[in-house]
Amino acid sequence: MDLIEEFRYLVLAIQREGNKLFAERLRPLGLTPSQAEVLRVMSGRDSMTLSELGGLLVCETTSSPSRLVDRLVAAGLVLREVGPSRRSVSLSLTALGKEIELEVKDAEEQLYAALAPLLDEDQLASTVEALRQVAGAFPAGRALARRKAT
Amino acid sequence: MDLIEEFRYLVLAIQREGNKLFAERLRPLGLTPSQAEVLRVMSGRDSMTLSELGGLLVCETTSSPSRLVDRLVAAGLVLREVGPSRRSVSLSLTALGKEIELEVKDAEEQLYAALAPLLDEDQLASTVEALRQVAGAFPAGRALARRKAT
DNA sequence: CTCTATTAGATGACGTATAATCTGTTTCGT
DNA sequence: ACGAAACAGATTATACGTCATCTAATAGAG
Repeated sequence: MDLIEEFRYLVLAIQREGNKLFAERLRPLGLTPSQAEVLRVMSGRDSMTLSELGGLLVCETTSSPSRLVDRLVAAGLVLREVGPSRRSVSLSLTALGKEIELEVKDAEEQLYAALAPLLDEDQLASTVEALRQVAGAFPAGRALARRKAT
Repeated sequence: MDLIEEFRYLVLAIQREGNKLFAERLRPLGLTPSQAEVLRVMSGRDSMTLSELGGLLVCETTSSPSRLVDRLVAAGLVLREVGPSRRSVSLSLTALGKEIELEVKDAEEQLYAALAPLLDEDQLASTVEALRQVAGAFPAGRALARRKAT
């Protein structure tokens, strides 16, 4: 098996298993990992449009994340209002949304605490560096860079 | 942003974008990346049960991949027969399935050729080593190890 | 041999991912 | 001001992934 083929499958395996671990920790909150990403991205910003949000998400990279947001609105975590220009939408976290976001942050930290022992610091640093190089070639990677910038 | 948090999102971004690239190349074949993985795993084995197949897949880690296989059967790429013990299923590639598998292999190689320039050899080797360590802690990673063994 | 526990696989339900198409708004060239 | 193109978002359709539950078959304990 080719090294780069193995790379691809390792990335897939780690993504899946990490997601599963995270989903378990989120279950008590009634949230999925994608929904959690939305809350985390929205925290600390007072309002944004659907396409701004889309530009910062790594999950759901196509078009606008309408449906993802729909469920958060239905759950009372996000407020959706017509924006200044009537064709755009203004999204913000509700009070409940802000509370839950803190618990999401907590669940994330638990996940990271579970993953951290698997790599020593040097390995992690050089691996992240390499992955950044790969991701930088693609839109989703740039979404991540945008997120770090703000 | 934490290094390990960035690690998680990089893995997600790379998985998504790699999948998208692969999906584009598979579209002319009428296959999805998951279906392609099934064909690749089945090639070179004359027959296997659903749960054996499940144990070698990195996508679809839960239960048995009945539905994934359903579509391949419907497309005439996989033959599904009742196995020796009537409750088990024997799966094998049809002649058409074997042909298409070759084209899948080709599409994969094109994908790898597109990804290869993004990392130099040393980086790739040490990154794969690190990812192996992480994946080894989980079932999906072990599926991969099983696959390399055979 | 019988009954129970395990097992292989199928199925229903839910929420993503993704592409494609549609609708209504704004913007801009003329 | 008018009409076309660009744009924000919604919607439809298909195929995953995941969990939970169901059915039927086999293996084992007694």
